[in-house]
Amino acid sequence: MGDKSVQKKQYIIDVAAKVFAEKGYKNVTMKDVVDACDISRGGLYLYYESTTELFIDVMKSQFESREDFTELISDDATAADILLLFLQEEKKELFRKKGNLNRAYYEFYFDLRPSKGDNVYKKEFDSNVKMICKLIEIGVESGEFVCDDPLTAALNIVYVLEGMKTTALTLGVSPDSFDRQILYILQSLGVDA
Amino acid sequence: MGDKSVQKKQYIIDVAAKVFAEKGYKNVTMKDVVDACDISRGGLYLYYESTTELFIDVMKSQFESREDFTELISDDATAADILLLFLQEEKKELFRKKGNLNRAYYEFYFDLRPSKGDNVYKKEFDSNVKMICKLIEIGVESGEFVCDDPLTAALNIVYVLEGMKTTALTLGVSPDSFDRQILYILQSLGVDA
Amino acid sequence: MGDKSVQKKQYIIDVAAKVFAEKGYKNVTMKDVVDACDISRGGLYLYYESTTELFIDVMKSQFESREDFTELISDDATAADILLLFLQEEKKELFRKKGNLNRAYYEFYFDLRPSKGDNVYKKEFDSNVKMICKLIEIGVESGEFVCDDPLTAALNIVYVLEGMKTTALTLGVSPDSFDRQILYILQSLGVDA
Amino acid sequence: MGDKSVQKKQYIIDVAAKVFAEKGYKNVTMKDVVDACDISRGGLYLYYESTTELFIDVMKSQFESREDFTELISDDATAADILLLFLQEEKKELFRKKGNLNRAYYEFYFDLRPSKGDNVYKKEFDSNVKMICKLIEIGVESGEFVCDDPLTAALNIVYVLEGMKTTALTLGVSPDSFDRQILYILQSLGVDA
DNA sequence: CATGAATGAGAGTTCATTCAT
DNA sequence: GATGAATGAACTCTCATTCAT
Repeated sequence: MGDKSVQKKQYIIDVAAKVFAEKGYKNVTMKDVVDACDISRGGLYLYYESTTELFIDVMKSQFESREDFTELISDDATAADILLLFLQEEKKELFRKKGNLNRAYYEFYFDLRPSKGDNVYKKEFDSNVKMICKLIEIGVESGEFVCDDPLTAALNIVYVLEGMKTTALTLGVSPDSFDRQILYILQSLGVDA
Repeated sequence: MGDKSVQKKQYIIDVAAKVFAEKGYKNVTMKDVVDACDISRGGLYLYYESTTELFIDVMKSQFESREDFTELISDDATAADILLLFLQEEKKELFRKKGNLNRAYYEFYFDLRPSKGDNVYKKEFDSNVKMICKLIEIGVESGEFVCDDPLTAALNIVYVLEGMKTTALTLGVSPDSFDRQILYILQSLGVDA
Repeated sequence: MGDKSVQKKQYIIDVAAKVFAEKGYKNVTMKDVVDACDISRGGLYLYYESTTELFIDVMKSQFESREDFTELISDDATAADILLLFLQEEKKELFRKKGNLNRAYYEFYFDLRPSKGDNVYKKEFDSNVKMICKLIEIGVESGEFVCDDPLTAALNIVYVLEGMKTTALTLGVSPDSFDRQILYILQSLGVDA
Repeated sequence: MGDKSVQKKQYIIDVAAKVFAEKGYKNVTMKDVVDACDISRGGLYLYYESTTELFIDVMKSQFESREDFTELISDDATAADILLLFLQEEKKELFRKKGNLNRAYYEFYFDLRPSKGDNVYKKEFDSNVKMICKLIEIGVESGEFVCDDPLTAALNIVYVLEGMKTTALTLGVSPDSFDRQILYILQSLGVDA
């Protein structure tokens, strides 16, 4: 597959991302993608056999562009600062215009749990947990945080975020409510806010 | 619609619940239900026009059979006891054999957010928040719990539960992990555990 | 079939007439009639096996109530007077509120041409032709009309009426236009108008 | 849609015309057309969404091939000659083997009266009226015809033709009877025949 | 007689997928 | 590589018609 093909593949991925953001995973047909990309039916099949295959590449493309918060750990910023930064980043993602891919992610993994090889979502999840866990450990050491079980606390934070993500998709969540949860999380770690 | 029809309707609801538990919401076709119920194509349409309509009744039927924990509040049980009971009930629900309807719930509300009249899921969600909030207030009063903002704390608990539900559907959650979250929640409320 | 049944049958015919007037013949299903009559599905089948059978009775019922213009021929009225009366009656029928059954008649006979025994429409058609023919003959004799071939003239009048009926159903016909045709018809018969 | 598709579309139109001629408009299903064309179920939907859409194209195709009688007006032919020619053309059309599309036209417009944009039938109707009207005016000027109100006379002729068309579909009309009407029409215009 | 639940045939429609060009 | 016409499987939905009560 030459350079031109790589470019076309990326083009398809980018357009498909918008389609999935708008309609979720299960509602998207190959036809939808064909129409959105303005290519031929057969043309899409040269690159992707199914929406599943295509969505996996969309996810990879998305997660590649995520910031690594571990790198921000330094003398300039406290653990609490970075945690706050991370949570605010998540907030921004959740409320960003034009929809995010959350719905599509959920629908995809609901369908596919006994999963194909590389579970991108799991990587992201685990890496977040690990990163937060590390932050908490650092915070505990520096006296910012109080926490017996950093791993459970980290998981707790990730679960809260997951919970807000899904609730945002079903019943709706307000930015204020999100802020109050951030505060509550920090307080639970012993931060005076 | 006579008595017999009411029975048949309930029969359909019960069979459909199993189908939805197994396949989620979006994957279920009227034909699936027809086959599972062993009735005729047209027969199902006498009772339900669409899987949407049918699923709404399945949800109603499910939520009707839920226990009301508010009623358990009494002199015999402390707030912490009841909260623990509630959380363990949720755990049981999450890990129950043959699958629960969680996946179907999510898929349904992802599709339908700007929702029709009576949002059963919202009712359940709100009633849980309210109940937990009340428990926390009682616990604070009795000195069991320490909490500035019971409503946010209650929401936090519900979000954690939601997060574990969805994660159970995507990446999996172990009973042990669930238990550790219960502990963490109680600790965050100032309970020595 | 007892008195009660006869009444019920007539009730069905009357209600069905309205349904056919509204929707034509081909668009009406047994279900439509059942719904309009507010009787049971099986109930209707006790009286009628099909919309065809039912429509035949509706037609009979309609034509029974038509006036016989031949009877009006007398010393009091000239042939031209009676012909005018007849044409005005047809006009009234065509423009009557709530729709007439014309559309249904056409759709019915289009479907059924190689016809079942008793063709009610043919009877009506022929009887009109005969009646008009007779009127013209009388008019010719009395000097009111000039006409070589009364039968062809009578047929011509009936065709014009048919043409206006169908055109009313497709493109629309105005009452004024109908009036001008009446005039033209009379002029063609040599009447100064 | 390439050249090949245009050919196929025309093929479908031609086959469908036969089907509509045979069964009328309301009795034709997409499946009937599919079977007659010997293409796949989905194949037809590539070109037409419904029998309605298809029938509209069939009509357009039919009317495109109609002769324009106005062009025949010249020194060589008298108005009466051309009118006669037109009426005989109509006769040929009515009695042509394998059925014409009249029944389908009527059924179509009965269903659709408050009509979509371009009413092909109305165009044909109006153009016929206009053409005949012009012929009569020319005939009156040349002394062939006697007529006070050419427009009404033209409409009269068109109504008679419509009447015979529908009657042909319901009760039947003989060629002789048609001829007698032609004569009557010409006599009404003052032609000695 | 009357009811209305139940059946099943059949039409409509959409898409994943293939394949000749 | 790329196109887009074509296929056929699968689903939705509606009714005429039957039949136990």
